[in-house]
Amino acid sequence: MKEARHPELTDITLIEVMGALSDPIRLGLVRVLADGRERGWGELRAPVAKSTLSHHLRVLRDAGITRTRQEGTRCYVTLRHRDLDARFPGLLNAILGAATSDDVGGQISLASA
Amino acid sequence: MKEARHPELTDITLIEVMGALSDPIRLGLVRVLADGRERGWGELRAPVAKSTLSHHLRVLRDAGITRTRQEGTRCYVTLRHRDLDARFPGLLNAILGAATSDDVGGQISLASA
DNA sequence: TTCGAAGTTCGTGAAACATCGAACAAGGTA
DNA sequence: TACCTTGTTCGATGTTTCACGAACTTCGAA
Repeated sequence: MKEARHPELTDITLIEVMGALSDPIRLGLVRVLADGRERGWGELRAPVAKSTLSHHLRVLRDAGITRTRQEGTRCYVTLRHRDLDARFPGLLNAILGAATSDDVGGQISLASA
Repeated sequence: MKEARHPELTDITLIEVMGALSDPIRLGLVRVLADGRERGWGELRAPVAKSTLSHHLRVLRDAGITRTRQEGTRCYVTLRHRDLDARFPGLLNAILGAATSDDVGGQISLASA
């Protein structure tokens, strides 16, 4: 496992963010992370194969939406809420609000830890 | 030219809106329409073929983002700003703000009428 | 050192998408 | 009627995306 690349604040593009958030699974993941708490990779429950989940988390990471921290063989994911707000004020909250009202990605959850 | 289908307010989905707005050309078109004024199809200038522009306008229309009115052989396009606000409060403005600050779709313009 | 767990990467296939030019349909105009 | 303008649709092409299982890499535990 190589350490993942995270774009700088200034390298975050609107198009990439919009593209990343136009998928129900990814939007669901973001909703789960919306409380600001760091979550373990394995805690995330989505109705897709492990490799597919890895793919989606990569798209989010590459878009600058999440940050992945590695600790041993485990990964922990957080939402880059502050960064996104700095880059695109109000955008994330508007999207989260819309996603919540529509329950987009409601199938994504956390392990009943 | 058959009359275009426009989704009802309740049929507008966040995923479709996000998908439609994750393309620079479409986002540029929306920016051009953001002042609320109706624009003629032929007024819209984008660096793509006519058929491609037609395609993009269709995606926007199908997503419920724009409305196309037909008059004889011409079409006129407006942004469904009010509808979108009703459906997803604050979303369109947040996206428009972000798009403007990044000049996304800056290559789209209006004919120097 | 051997094993298992955690994620990533690879190879693949199916579907979606952006793009173009050509053909088309419908309405206006000569 | 014949022609032009306007915009849509069609068919083809190349790219991207999503999805899966299998193989791989790393690290920690036994």
